[in-house]
Amino acid sequence: MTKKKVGIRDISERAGVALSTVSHALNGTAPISDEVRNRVLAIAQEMGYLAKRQAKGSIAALQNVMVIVPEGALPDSDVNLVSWTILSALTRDCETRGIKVMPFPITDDHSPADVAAAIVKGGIDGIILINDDREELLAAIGATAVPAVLINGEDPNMLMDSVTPGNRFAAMKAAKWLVEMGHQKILHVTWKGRKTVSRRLAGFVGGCDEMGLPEASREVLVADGYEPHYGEAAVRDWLEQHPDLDGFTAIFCAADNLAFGAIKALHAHGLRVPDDISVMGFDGVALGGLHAPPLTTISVPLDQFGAEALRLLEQRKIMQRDQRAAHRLELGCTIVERKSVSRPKKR
Amino acid sequence: MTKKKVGIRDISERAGVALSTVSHALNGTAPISDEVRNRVLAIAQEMGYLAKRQAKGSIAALQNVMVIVPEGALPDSDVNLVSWTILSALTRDCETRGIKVMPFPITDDHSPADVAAAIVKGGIDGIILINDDREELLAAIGATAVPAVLINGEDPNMLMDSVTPGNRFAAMKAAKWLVEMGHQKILHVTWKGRKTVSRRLAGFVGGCDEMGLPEASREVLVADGYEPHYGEAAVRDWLEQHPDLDGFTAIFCAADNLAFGAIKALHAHGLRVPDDISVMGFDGVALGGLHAPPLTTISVPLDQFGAEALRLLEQRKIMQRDQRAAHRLELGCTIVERKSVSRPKKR
DNA sequence: ATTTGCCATGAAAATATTTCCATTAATGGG
DNA sequence: CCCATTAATGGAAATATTTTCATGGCAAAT
Repeated sequence: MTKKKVGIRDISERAGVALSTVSHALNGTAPISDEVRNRVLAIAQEMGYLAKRQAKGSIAALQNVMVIVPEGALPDSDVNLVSWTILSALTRDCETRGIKVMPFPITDDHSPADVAAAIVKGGIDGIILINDDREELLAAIGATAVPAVLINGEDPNMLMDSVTPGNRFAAMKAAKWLVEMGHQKILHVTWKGRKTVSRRLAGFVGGCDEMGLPEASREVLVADGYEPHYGEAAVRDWLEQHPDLDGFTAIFCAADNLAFGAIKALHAHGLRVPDDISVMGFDGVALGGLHAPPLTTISVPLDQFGAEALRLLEQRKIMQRDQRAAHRLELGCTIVERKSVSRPKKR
Repeated sequence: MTKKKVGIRDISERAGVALSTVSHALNGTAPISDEVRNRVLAIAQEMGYLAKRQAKGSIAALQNVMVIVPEGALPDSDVNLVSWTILSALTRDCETRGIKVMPFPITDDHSPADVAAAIVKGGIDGIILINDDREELLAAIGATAVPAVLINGEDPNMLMDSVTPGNRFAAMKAAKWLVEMGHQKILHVTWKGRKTVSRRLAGFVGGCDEMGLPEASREVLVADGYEPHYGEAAVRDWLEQHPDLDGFTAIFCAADNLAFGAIKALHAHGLRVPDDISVMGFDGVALGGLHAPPLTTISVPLDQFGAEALRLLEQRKIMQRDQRAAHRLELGCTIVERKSVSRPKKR
């Protein structure tokens, strides 16, 4: 732990002004010339003093947070990279801030009431729910009156705060980008079951519409789940119907996992990616860069989710319950260009 | 100004513990019994110490913010209550925090370039954009590299942070609520032009679907604008087609203003609200309570938008630009039951 | 040229907060 | 039953930050 504690004094030295001047500049308690203020502010930010201040603002209102994750997402399972990525960043954040994490891996045979009971019993003062937004569960947790945040899920009743990727806009951006790149017929591979994924579908459709792509030029393929083999199976079946691709030049998958499966199916069919057809993913999970070919995808800032969730939890703790509207935060995603998407070849 | 400055000392006295104990409890720097910590925390929060801490964290990183508002929304115009409400809360927040506000009423003949020029020239360190999300404008502002937040608008490219009502979910909730109340045929009055309003439409449709309301049992009426007289005109026309309401028992308007107009048209047609037909609004503008009948509506926490926007601005100032994903914040809305909606009368 | 007054800054005093022990009480192993 | 250990807390020293007030410079007014 590099715990060099920066203080207002360090800044004053570095900026060549008096201690009090820095204080004045920072708090606006005296007229300070723009020149000096900017210098001080810049240095303060550079030295991380502003961030430290910010951090100190959030006192240890949080002692124990319970993290509820669907069982498959735990580190020892390799299936769900997304949950895993979120979770590991979250635990890191909690550690640095001295917050105790009580994991609660949830299985299908836990009734929401069980969860609620565990919460009340455990001296928990915050709940973070990852990737599980079944309505009864949300209702049960909402009823406990313990501050809670839902990560990567949808709570239509806005009973609690939530943090999700900007699914709709990101998918929209991807669709538009593919069209701009020259793709005229696009297949979207998705699956049913998560509400958040339907937002990606909505974005895809919206983006196509906005670019004037006729309905005949897009197709939505629904896989039976989000694991790679479902994507593989779905695309394999699709290829049987469209052995010559029928003009489709790009596949946009609603998850990296599906994209991996899709590519496998394409390869098995003797097609090259991206030369014969482009494939784009969604999630930006670490593995994508190591894949062959490296996967072009939408990168979701998964590592920021935990921190934002903690912030929301704190805020809610500081404000008394009903003075604060439910917050639903969407984080922007960016396109990561790697090698699995190219302009369509002229035929 | 009641400037009773609460400190850690006041808390210690009130809690009957030592100064240092409070510090330990707050910072987690020593093991403190749950009993004491909770007491301290509760008192700290009650006395507003936590909030003060929080507030101090956000130093005067912001000096001058430019607030860009479409011209019609300025206080001297009485048309757009929503913008006005947001704006007045925002200026109040800025005042208490000693932030200088530079209003920039924007008209149609301002090119985005003009705005950008004004920003660069003015020594502005933050921009708040209210109710105006034209793409060129967003692009121009994004290019200035000055932190900016969009209030009550949509930025599909996520170039900047934004704060909006949870339009989709709120409208969905309203639709479901109306159906649960017994309404079987619902008319939705909206208008085109603002992207955010289409979210309300999407929510309405989604909510109806979820409740199993067949498509024939809902109708969407598009007015030519959001001012009351447009709503009035639209409903008047509609009433000509459906002089006996054809079984419609509720009108859900995408804005309070439209609802006011709708009610006027209904009254003119000799119908009573809510006895003959229920009317629901959206916005929760202050006037609604004084209307005859008092308008049942969806209350948007308009007064919180400004504060959230300022927070986002600060955060962005503290973090260097690209380490932080774009934040899109939706605030939850609540149904305010007044007198313009009732269960449909049996006929 | 002198005065007035204000702006920007710094020195030092006043406050606020954290940190470093010391103390006490409870716990448990021998 | 004693001693070692640890959890909780307080007292006081050490730090950090804010506030008060003095001062030099500079520009406008006299």
